[in-house]
Amino acid sequence: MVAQNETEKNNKEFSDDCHKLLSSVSDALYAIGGKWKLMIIIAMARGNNRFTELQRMVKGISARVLSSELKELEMNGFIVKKVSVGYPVIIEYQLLPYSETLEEVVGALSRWGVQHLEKIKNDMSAKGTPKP
Amino acid sequence: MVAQNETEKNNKEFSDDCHKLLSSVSDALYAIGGKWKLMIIIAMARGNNRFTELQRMVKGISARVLSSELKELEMNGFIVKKVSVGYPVIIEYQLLPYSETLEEVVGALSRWGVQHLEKIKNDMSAKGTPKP
DNA sequence: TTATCTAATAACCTTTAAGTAACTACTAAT
DNA sequence: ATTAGTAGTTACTTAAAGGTTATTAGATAA
Repeated sequence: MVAQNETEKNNKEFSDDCHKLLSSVSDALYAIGGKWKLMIIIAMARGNNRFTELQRMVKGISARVLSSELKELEMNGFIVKKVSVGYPVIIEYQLLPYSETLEEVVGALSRWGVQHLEKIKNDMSAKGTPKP
Repeated sequence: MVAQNETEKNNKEFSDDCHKLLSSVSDALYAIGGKWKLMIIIAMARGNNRFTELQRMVKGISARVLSSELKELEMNGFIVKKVSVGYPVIIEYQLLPYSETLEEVVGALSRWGVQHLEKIKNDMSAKGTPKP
């Protein structure tokens, strides 16, 4: 009975742990999930601060989507829009310090992406090479 | 002129770098992006191996979506489906070693998720407290 | 016997994400 | 005067993701 109770207690703790992990990952995905947000932040961290630069760097994004993603990123405190009222009017987006907190996530994702591409290549050449 | 060329060269290298980073992150998001894939892998890593267990643990997922995500995860080499033909028939999904390569990504995302929730709470209490 | 559990699948529907194309308004160059 | 670039917005459309309900088929419990 004691052993059984211990087991149940451990199971419960284990599943509480799991719930916590799941909800924190889900929170993260809610804020930075989707196809474009991280990509835009990456491009901005590499010095692309203007609308057209971003559109050129982030391949496949349309003006409409870029515009709405920039708005969301601004609302969530990752970037600011700066309008220099001089002449000509220059509109720049700038990363706020908060976006630096994403470095670890971006690093992990890009390392995994590189290794995943390698794996896929290997899988394909293994399958694509018929035995002699 | 030399200085100008140097600058251009540096810019080009910088933007090549950026393209590499963007494409590796995009590869990663293609494989493990979306609302559910990481969540299912997390739940399985914590000992949830059966369909109904997963449905209970991963809150909000429907049977239809769970079923199709499991198929995709199997196709991409993250999990296997094991059918024990005995009695009663028990169907279990198991993580393959490849899914362990995601540990760093999951860790980074969950840490970021935790700190992001904290930040949102702080932001809200700062706004929600009118000055006396 | 009726109801419930497991592990799905199919048909159908809604929501969200994203793409396309056209347009504005201003500047700058040809 | 025309063309092109910048920074978008609006309206329309399509594609992808996800939800709901019903059904299967065997087992188990009340």
